[in-house]
Amino acid sequence: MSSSSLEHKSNENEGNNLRKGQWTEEEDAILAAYVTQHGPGNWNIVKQRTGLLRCGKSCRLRWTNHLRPDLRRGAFTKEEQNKVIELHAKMGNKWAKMTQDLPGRTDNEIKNFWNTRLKKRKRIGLGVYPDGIQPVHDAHNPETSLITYTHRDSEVVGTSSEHAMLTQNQPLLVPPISIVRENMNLSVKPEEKQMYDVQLPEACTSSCVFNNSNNSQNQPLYAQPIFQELHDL
DNA sequence: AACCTATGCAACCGCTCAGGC
DNA sequence: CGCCTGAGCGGTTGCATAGGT
Repeated sequence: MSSSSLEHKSNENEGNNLRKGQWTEEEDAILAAYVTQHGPGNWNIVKQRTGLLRCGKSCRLRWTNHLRPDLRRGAFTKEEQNKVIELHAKMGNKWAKMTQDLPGRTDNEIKNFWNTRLKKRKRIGLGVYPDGIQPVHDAHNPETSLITYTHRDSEVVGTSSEHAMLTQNQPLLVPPISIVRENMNLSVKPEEKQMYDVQLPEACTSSCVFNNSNNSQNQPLYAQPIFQELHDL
């Protein structure tokens, strides 16, 4: 696209005289020079200091997603793709958090990759995750099912959000969480459905196996997710 | 060649949160 | 405390382009 058409596309915001739309090379150069000299932050004064007709938000986004020198460009590698899937299963749509494990990638990139992947899989009738992975994540994410807990004495102790990756018919793995006790509704077979008291050690590490207190052999419980909306509890 | 559609990506918008006063 | 402001996050939108007809 020519710069003149870019000019045309990017609207002048009449009210506060701010530009919107695609950034030009000149704008990029001004912003990059400013941040190189002063460091990132104080985005709202960038406009005053540089004369850029862009709001602070826009400057921050442009720097974060395009101008930062440590950015990795190009398509996601297979390893990166697998990592995103793994991270999403663990934490849901926490794009910014995922960037900590995907150096050089931005939250926007990860989000776009995920949404594109999701669309593709839906189109061909596949689920969100590869076989064998059942996520535990956020109650507010309608795309996913929840592992939910039932609560004794109507006391809600906590939710499973961000806390566990559950693989069907595998021992339940629990990352560090602060919940001390929950009653957990596990279904092994429907007729055996019962309440289990779950005791978590104070400093629970990432491979804590729940034990059924009624289980004399002290074998790990094998859990299946109970699909139920949290707000229904 | 012209048009249409699908796709990917960049940017914006609205909301939340944290820090300062 | 409550308010204000700036920064950050996640969802959504809109544009450019590739591919198909």
